[in-house]
Amino acid sequence: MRIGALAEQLGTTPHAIRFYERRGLLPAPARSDNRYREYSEADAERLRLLIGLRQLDIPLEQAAELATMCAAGRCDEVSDELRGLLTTKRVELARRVDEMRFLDRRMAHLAGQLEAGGTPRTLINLRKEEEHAPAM
Amino acid sequence: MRIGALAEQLGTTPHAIRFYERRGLLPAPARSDNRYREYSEADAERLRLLIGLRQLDIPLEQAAELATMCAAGRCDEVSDELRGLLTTKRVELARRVDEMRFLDRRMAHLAGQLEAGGTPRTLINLRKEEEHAPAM
DNA sequence: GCTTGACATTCGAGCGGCTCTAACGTTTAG
DNA sequence: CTAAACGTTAGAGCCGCTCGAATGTCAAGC
Repeated sequence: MRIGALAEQLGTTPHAIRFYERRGLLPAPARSDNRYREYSEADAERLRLLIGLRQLDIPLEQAAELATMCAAGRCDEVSDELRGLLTTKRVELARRVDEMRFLDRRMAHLAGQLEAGGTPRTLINLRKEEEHAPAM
Repeated sequence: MRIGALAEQLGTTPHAIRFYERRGLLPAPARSDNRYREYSEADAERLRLLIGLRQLDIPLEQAAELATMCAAGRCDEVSDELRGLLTTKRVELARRVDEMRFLDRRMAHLAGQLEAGGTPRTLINLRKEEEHAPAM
């Protein structure tokens, strides 16, 4: 699998993936004769984990460390510090989900105001130029 | 109310608040004789809105624009572009909340492995039958 | 063959949004 | 009166991408 396909599958960009590689978060993948990167399913798996950890706002370096140990089956060697980090981040995540629920209510209110006082009868066209196919 | 108290109330930092002010997102607040910033409830309200919009990942500049119009009661003058932005961001938010739920399962699994002292089970074998949209 | 277009490569610069430091002034509790 | 806790400024630094330029590779169509 090449970088573009991988990026799309994981909802990121080729640039970002190369950036992870440069930073040493991702092992250098195999290359085909044309020097294109060729990603294995294992590579994809690691990147998937990394992205998950990043979504918890775990810094790149520590995400890499965590991913590496666990992939090597050496979870028992993960430092207490890192364990703690994961735990606090998970707690934070839960809090954030709650916050977002609240936020959405406020934004719904705001959006309501916009619609009410807004464009007379011509309702806002939601997908105007933006055409994001979530395929869900 | 001074900057520290405001920051704490809104879960941010004095630095960030001053940064917003420098960038023109926040009007320069009143100053007391000692040149300390004194925030009114209106100031706090605006900042609260701004922070909400930022949590939707709406760029600073556009968040400011939106906040300004709405505060001035000129919601009807908000551009369609901005309306659309708010809407797409709200949709994105909903998606993200779902993603986070899924993410949390994966991270719970990972955390479980860590706690188990490294029982080498395969990473992230969580099925992604995580597709019901629970009410927010 | 040639051309066009989508995809890949490298390197490096640029950017958004904070975050922190330094050097300093003010307020308040003991 | 002193020490801490808070405030002020200007500016540098940082993280995590993001983008651009110059170039290479490959498939499809004329």
